[in-house]
Amino acid sequence: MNSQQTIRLAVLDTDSGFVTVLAKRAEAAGWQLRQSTGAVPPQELVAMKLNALLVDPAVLGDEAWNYLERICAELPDLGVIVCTGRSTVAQRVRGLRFGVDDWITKPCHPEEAMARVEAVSRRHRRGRGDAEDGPLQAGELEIRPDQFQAFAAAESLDLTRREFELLHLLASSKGQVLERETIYQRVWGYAMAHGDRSVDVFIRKLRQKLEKRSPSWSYIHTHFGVGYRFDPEPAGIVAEEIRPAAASDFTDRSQQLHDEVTVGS
Amino acid sequence: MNSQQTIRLAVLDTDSGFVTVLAKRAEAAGWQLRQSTGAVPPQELVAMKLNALLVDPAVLGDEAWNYLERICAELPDLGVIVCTGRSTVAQRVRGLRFGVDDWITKPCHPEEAMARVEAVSRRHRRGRGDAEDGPLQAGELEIRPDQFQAFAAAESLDLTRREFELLHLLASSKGQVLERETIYQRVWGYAMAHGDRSVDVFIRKLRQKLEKRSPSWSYIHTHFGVGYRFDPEPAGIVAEEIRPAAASDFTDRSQQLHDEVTVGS
DNA sequence: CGACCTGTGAATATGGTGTGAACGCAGGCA
DNA sequence: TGCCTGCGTTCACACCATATTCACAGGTCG
Repeated sequence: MNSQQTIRLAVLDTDSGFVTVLAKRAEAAGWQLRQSTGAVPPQELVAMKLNALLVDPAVLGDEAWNYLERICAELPDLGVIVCTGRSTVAQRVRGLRFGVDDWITKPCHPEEAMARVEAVSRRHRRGRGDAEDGPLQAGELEIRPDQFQAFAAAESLDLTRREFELLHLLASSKGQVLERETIYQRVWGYAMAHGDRSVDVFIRKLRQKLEKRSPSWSYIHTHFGVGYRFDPEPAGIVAEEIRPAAASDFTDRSQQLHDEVTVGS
Repeated sequence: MNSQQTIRLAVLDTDSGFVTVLAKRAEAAGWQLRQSTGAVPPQELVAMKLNALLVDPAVLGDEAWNYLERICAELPDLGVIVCTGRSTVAQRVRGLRFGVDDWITKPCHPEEAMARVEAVSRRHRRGRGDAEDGPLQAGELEIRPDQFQAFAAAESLDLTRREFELLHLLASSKGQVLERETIYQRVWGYAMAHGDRSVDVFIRKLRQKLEKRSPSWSYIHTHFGVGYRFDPEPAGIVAEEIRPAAASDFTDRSQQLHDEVTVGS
């Protein structure tokens, strides 16, 4: 199994003895380790592409609870392990409830701390990973994760990285409606701010590029009030199949076209 | 989001005091709980569709390590929490390394045990794409939460999000009468204002769309002065059974239909 | 029969989505 | 260094799907 994959861990702690011992062992195990002795803004944590965060709330001061809760809410894919001296059952329960993944009590053996980090990362990885990326085929498209590109008729769509990752995500859940929040979470790596339209904008760019290289297919379908669904469909078919010869039907043509693409959610 | 989904947990322990306390709290929290005082074959665990397994290795005897390792290897989607009296660091590390998700030391507060089970389940669930609940089948209908849609004879009903959620709620309490206030509360997320007719209007829209795609069934029944009940019934039965061949009977057809559907409170 | 509840269609309000363009940031290049 | 370019983000506006409200007709109950 892939449990031996390297782990990227950040440690927020001032207990230099504990940290240096941990660092030594982590290095021996081939982990990537970052250290800090104070709160790190969520954005930076994102940039580090961490698997897990090991934090002693003592270094966070008064804002400890707020900070932890914020991290857990904004970075649901980050494993959070609290490692603290004394704590009450109520505190631990509260933390675990709002998103902390494990809560270790000091003094603790560094080996156990590492094992718990590993357990959290494993559990965490099992979910999103698994879908090892081979090339995907869909309609006229070929999506090649090894190139970060998609092709139609051997021509590249010239996708940017974000565009590619969005397309890749959608295509690997073919037929399933993905909510905007989910999409944002998985592609951008952190929680979507209320009112953010980035997903919509990228969907539009994707549609443009898809249309340009593969005009006779429609790939991305809008589910009003929900999100988007990837499902390659040859164009043209729609008018025949969804609107089967209703003589009395003189509704506006553009309306029909929209129906074919926008599916009430 | 849906972190409050019910958790299905199995407990393998002989400490009846601990287990009964836990059971009480679990029930209060709406969890599904199974208990056993000995090893349970992996196959049965699968059949229980568990989120997590809480186990004291003491009940497993000599085979404890083998059993645990086997469970972790064969059911990687099952959260495994060990809860034991005394243990060495080496034991904990070994367990956590080969797949145990958390290791609690007794005596422990049942609330903390539950919080840890919750944390493990949450982490575990996040991966599987939010673990939507499975498709529902009712009459000619198929209700698919992953698509936010219902289908009859492979044709979409074109439900909007609200319509879908209303139908989903009703269908998942099949046979039960739901009061308007309850419905509103669950679908809209807040309390219904006095005199609000939204539920009625949406029921009508649902009935229309159901009728359109599945005319020979009636699904939603009115309970006067109370609310609505979802119960798929083949139509036509009524005409034959309730109104058996009365030649003189020319009462309005819609009236008959309503009779069949409206049940006095 | 009268009070109240529900069904129904239409009008209106709300809010989600498509779209073009402007902005800001970073990396490449002269 | 300063310009240029590509990319991601944000904004404003138009358009339309959906949600809510309203008025009235019909049905139900005591």
